[in-house]
Amino acid sequence: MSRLRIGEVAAQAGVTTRTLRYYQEVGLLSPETTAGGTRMYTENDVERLRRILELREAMGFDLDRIRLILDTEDRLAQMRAEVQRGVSMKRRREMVDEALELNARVQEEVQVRRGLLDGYLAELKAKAHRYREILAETDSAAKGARRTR
Amino acid sequence: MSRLRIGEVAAQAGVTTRTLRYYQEVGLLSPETTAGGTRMYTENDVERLRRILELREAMGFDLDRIRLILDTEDRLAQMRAEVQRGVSMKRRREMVDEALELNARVQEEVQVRRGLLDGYLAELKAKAHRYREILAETDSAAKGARRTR
DNA sequence: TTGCTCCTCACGTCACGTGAGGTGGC
DNA sequence: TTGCTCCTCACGTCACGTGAGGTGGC
Repeated sequence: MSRLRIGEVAAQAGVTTRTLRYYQEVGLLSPETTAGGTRMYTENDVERLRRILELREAMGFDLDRIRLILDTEDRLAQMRAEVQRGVSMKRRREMVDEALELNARVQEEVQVRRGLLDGYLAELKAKAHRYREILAETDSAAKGARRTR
Repeated sequence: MSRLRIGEVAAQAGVTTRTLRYYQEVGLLSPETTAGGTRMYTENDVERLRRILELREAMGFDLDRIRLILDTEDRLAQMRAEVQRGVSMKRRREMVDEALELNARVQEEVQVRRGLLDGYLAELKAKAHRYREILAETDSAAKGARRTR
């Protein structure tokens, strides 16, 4: 029930109001507006934003890709809501299959990214190790061979 | 000794020639050029490009951030080459300390990214699990309670 | 000469950043 | 009325994409 204004949502999410307006412009978010034109965000809007930013920050997807992922899940959720009123079993299987396939593809991409990240982390640690060796050398050279604590 | 032309480097690295020219324009790469104006990339250039792309793809850093990281390490490498001809111990310690500090900050950011990625992966797996449950329901509903294989 | 790759403009695009100038509810 | 937040243009920026039109070595 509690609706938030754009500034509150932006501050909470750590983005600017410009970003929220842009996401609306490209159809990623659809907040309602008051008579005066002020955007009002529901909890659903805020949760959708959280997922958009997760995809953007963790995976670096572009907004078209994010829209595809969210839309696929939205259609599935809508189907589940309508499941009572005759959605054919065949159609239902198709949609879930589609969602599962997209999910599997994205999981693979996440794994690739994890691999890249772990590779880079290993490089960083190797480099830090070498730096500490240089420091040790520098110390012993400065103090002479004896009397190192 | 074997120098590569821009097209060969781009194909090998999986980027366009435009990207390589742009990196030169902003000072991230400095290939030599032949009399005719053709860019020639040494193994060092190619290795530097690999590191640029690693930072970009794994971490999503912008080019200014990437330049800062590469420059810090370049200065350190240059210092090591000059270490014979009187670089003071104090200056040496300062530079290595600086490199170690930057390294530690970047390591922290990598860990944050790993956390984001793992969180998203967990979400994906939970979602896939739910999808498979829906499929199982759909199957048993389609076939009736008995005679499921 | 014909192909292929190279070159330099230079405008286009995506995802916003950043004012300018103005309106609306406590 | 004063503040604060909201609004809509609209131009700027970063990291390239994408032709246009032309040159250079096997």
